[in-house]
Order: sequence, then C-alpha cells, then structure tokens
Amino acid sequence: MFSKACEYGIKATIYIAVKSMHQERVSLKEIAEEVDSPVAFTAKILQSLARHGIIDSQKGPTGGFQIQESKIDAITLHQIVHAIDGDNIFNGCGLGLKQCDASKPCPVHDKFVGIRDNLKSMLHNTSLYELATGLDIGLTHLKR
Amino acid sequence: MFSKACEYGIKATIYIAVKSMHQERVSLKEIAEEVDSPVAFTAKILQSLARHGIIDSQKGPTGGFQIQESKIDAITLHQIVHAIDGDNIFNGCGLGLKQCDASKPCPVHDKFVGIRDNLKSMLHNTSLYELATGLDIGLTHLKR
DNA sequence: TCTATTTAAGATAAATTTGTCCGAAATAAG
DNA sequence: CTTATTTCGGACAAATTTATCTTAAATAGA
Ligand code: FES
Ligand code: FES
Repeated sequence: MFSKACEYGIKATIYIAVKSMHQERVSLKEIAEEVDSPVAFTAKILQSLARHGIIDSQKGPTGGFQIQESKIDAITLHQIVHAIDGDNIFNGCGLGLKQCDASKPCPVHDKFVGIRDNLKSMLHNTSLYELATGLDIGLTHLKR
Repeated sequence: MFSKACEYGIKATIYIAVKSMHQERVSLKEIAEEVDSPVAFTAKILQSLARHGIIDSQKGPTGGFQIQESKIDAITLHQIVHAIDGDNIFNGCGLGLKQCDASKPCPVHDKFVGIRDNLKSMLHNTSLYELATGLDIGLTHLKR
C-alpha cells in the first residue's frame, strides 16, 4: 500500500510530534530506535520531510528534529504520504493505465475510485495531532 | 497499490476471459499486445496464474490461454490479486508492523482497517465475469 | 578557538521487482 | 517422423527501492 519510506516517515513524524508536544527535540538515533527503522535511511526520509516543511531540523549538539506545536494540529496524514510517495496513489489508475479518466475507464475504474477516494479522505481527515495523542497515552504502538 | 505483475495479471485475465466467452483460445503474444505489457514478463505471470488454477494453458500450435467458461463467473478479483501479490495487502499493517492486531494497534490501525476491509470486500465481490463483460461491450478499456 | 555532536548531502551498495533470453517440452499438422 | 509453433522453466539483466557509508556543514559548549 505505502512504500517502506512512507511507513517509516509516518511513524517517525508521529514520534517527533509526541516529543514536540512535550517541548522536546529528538535525535535521529532515538527516532530510528523507537520507530524500528534503519538509521541512515530514516535520515534521508527526515531530510525530505524537512525540505517539505513538515518537520524542522537542527544541527549540532542538542540538535535533532521537532515540529512546531502550532502546526501539529494542522498536519494531515495526506501531507506526509504525499510528500514521500507522491500523488500516484491518490489519482493513478488501479491497473496502471497512464491516465485514470472516467471517460475511458479501465475495467476496475468504477469499483476502484470508491476505494481510492475513501483512502484519500481518510488521510485528509486524519491529523497528526490525533495520531500523536493516541501514541502518547499508550493507546497505540510503533513497534511490534 | 498493486504490483506491476498484478496489474498485468488482472488485465490479462480479463482479456482471456472475454475471448473464452467467445470460445476462443488466445496466445501470449496477442495478450501482451492487447494488454500493453512486456511479453516475457507476462508469460511468467500467466504461468503462475495457470499453476494457481485460475487459467488454463495449452502448448503447441493452436495453443494459448483460456478460462473454462463455467468458472469465469466464480473467479473473483480477490483470487487473482491473492495469487499474484499474496495476502499482505489484505491483512498486513498499514505502517508495516510485523503483525496487525487490534490488541496492540499501530497509530493508524482503526482508520486503516476500514479502508483495507473495503478493498477486500470490493475484490471479493467483483467477478471476472462482470469485468470481462464490461470490456467486451466496449464500456471499459485495457490500454490508454 | 577548539572539540564533540548532530544533521545534510552525495556516492555507493544490497535487495527486490521488473523485464529479457534461451533451450526444453508439448503438440498440431504435413 | 519431421517441422513449426507455442508454452514452460530457469538463468540472466536492468531498473527501482531500500539501505549504508563517508565527508561536509552547522552549532553548542568547554
Ligand atoms: S482508469 Fe483505471 S482506475 Fe480509473
Ligand atoms: S496494526 Fe497497523 S494497521 Fe493494524
């Protein structure tokens, strides 16, 4: 469904959000540890998220990653997924046709569009805040 | 969403079904042409579908692929996807945790399970027959 | 200023997926 | 039986994704 990069990116962002809500900056090493992801690969993903303006990064001792508390509420899963995996999952044809278009639909178009739109609106309606809160109060987990 | 192999496999199966409904066997070459897929790769996928008992193959001159007409109605998209992509998409965690389990859910579990179940039931409820019919009467297309 | 620490960036490598090639096996037809 | 045609099977190759390594840049603190 999502790429590994996206899975790691989502988990990392949620973890950073939890820490940010407690006014703590967090290091790459800690993130990779808590998220169960390869350190250097995670670094790449976080760099990309930083360039997309979703997270902030700070170099040097006491450096690390954080998210402005005021933004946590406004960031959606959609933004994260879009930043990492692009928009093919949101607009692409389920059978890989170059263009998904109801005027020349593939055999699964009608059935597929519903699922795709479901996913899209779920991601749009899910805020980083609620995901981080669930994790913070121990309702959900990042490893298993 | 689906792998390339799965996309090709679905399109090929639908095309074979259309031909089979007209009592015609169809060659690999024709399938790859009509489905816009690489010939040799398509051969691999069709071999796999044949081993899974979803399609029949026949070697030699006048050989090719076909589907028993009586089965077309009973074959579902789910069977095809499951044969090629396995069941990770149906049961796997959206964030890649080793096990998706409501008793130790990942942050997106509750939201994700709905989407995943939607997809699953859509694939279960979509028969090869209806997809092939749509294509046969020119309502849908395999290339673009 | 110097050092230690942490992220940035680019090159490189490993793993997986996608795609190709070629000889073998089956089989229809002359 | 021989030949032409078609799928089968395994090895091989290319492309993409995932993961690592190394050096540079920033920066906090001694
Ligand atoms: S054309 Fe294939 S999903 Fe729309
Ligand atoms: S645990 Fe992640 S989707 Fe169920």
